[in-house]
Amino acid sequence: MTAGERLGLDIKRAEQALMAAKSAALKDDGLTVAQYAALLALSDSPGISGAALARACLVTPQAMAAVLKHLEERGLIARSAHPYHQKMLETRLTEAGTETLHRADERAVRIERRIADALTPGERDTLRDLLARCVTAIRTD
Amino acid sequence: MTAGERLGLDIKRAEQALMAAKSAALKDDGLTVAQYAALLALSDSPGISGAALARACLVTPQAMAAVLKHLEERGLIARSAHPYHQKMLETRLTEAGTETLHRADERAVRIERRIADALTPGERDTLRDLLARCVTAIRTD
DNA sequence: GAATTAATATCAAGACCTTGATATAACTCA
DNA sequence: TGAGTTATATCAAGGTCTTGATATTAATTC
Repeated sequence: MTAGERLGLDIKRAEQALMAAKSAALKDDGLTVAQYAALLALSDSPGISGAALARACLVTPQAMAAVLKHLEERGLIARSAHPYHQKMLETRLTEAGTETLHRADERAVRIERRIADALTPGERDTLRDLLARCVTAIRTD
Repeated sequence: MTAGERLGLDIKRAEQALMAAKSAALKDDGLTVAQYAALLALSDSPGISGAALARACLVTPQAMAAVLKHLEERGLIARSAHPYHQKMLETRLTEAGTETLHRADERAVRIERRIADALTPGERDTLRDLLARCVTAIRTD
């Protein structure tokens, strides 16, 4: 199988370009891509647990714990014990976190906008469909 | 911009599925995806420098240096001074490295095969084209 | 020939991700 | 009620990647 036939390389290249662009865009706000993703998920689900947040961001709970530690140190999130589940920690955006997220999201959306504008609506649907079928194929043993 | 409109998430999801599958496939050979990628590039360009290898794998020279350190410790590659350029280190696969790469590549190709088989030839071309246009759009400031 | 520029290698610090292991709390069900 | 399962949080180790900084060598330019 030649390198040219391996679609994995094309997927990886696209993802790397995306990460590089987002990293650069978020740097001014002092956020990493992982931190931005966590803040974005938190704004959608206030009070979510660390484990659930990890699932939403497709990483392990341990990886998310490290991200949350940094965000808490910077005062962008606040964690408090769940009223009933003593083991659970509820996480919420602080005011500073909400503001930082809005600023960061503006920059991040510009990149998504560039992608969306480069494709027609039909092409966007096609790309999404093809990628979804790739994921299914990859996960099929 | 809603989450559903952001194609970046679809690209990221596909890349994550790919990395997870490849990591699992390579684990039996004791290789990480980064190590496999380095060995594969080395088999294409014997004697290449660390910096050039880093460019081929789309990572920084420092990241590649760490990967090469591990591969050298395991005896899968050998590094030697370039005859003219004293600063350069030529890197080559050892016999063990070649064997390990062949075993690993067999497993990795199975995943690429699954992706290719899930799409028609026309769809593969379409996907590659759409991803390439995304990369161009992402990099356009 | 001398100074500048480019390329290579490497040290260091910071962030993220993984797997593996552990402890505790909550839920389930027999 | 009590045992087993599930969910959560967290510690630890290994690997990768980044940026920033430094030293040395090669190539270029004047």
